[in-house]
Amino acid sequence: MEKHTATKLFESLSSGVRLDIYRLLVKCGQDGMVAGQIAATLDLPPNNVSFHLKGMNHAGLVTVEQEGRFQRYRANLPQMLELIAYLTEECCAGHPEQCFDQTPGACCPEAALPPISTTPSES
Amino acid sequence: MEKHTATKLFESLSSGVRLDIYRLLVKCGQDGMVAGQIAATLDLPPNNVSFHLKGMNHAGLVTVEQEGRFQRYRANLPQMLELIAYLTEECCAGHPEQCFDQTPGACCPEAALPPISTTPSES
DNA sequence: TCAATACTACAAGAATTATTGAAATATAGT
DNA sequence: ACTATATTTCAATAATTCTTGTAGTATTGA
Repeated sequence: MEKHTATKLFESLSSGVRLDIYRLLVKCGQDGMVAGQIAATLDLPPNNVSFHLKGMNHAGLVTVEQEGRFQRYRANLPQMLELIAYLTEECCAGHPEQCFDQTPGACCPEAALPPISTTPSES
Repeated sequence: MEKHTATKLFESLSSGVRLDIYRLLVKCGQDGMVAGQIAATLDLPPNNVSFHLKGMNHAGLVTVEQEGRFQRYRANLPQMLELIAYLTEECCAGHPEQCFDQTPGACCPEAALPPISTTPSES
């Protein structure tokens, strides 16, 4: 996953409104919900919900499918799993459990070095 | 986890700079990194990194520990696990695997109902 | 005490984002 | 074709965020 994709996904979840929408869709799983139903459930103006859904869809956080005059939205769960994997893919070479060990250097031997040699000082 | 906590965490990851910082810290696990080392590694102005680290720490995404005149930052992995759990805690009653089933109504029986009865129309 | 280093705090600017209301588009049923 | 419903688009304002430069605080070592 590219960094830009990840930041867009996180940005989509950084608003209370969008987080509510997403969790509602996660709750509904493959059933999804249509836009008006989402707005009614969360007691929000439909145009505001539409605004956020558009952004979430663009980010890849949700998918949309037309059903007549309804737009059915679903949480994009596979994308979320990829996002989580991206977040931890370099974590202890793919074994994030080790990160909870207290052993220094277990995950990142380079970082166990003293925190020096960071000032090139070209003068 | 409260919604506000979750949105703050996601907001912390919605910037390319902060995402880079976090992934770097995840990579280093319990070893962590000191602020200056983070700035040097990512080739960013130290005050900008400090600005973002402060926000990330306030959000609970990272922890900080003083080491003499160094500030050592670490990714708050347990918090991230809680965040992921929060995102999926209502997903199919705690069994998100089911969300990938194509069976309608398996996760959210209520949503399988027709998308009507959303317009109270008080006139 | 003095100087150097590591980091943080503050202020100012541009840039982005959120919310609302009104209008527009598209589908369904008559 | 006409009306009602479902959703989106547009415009405008308010609010927030990002970045940089400068100054300040705290620790280390001579």
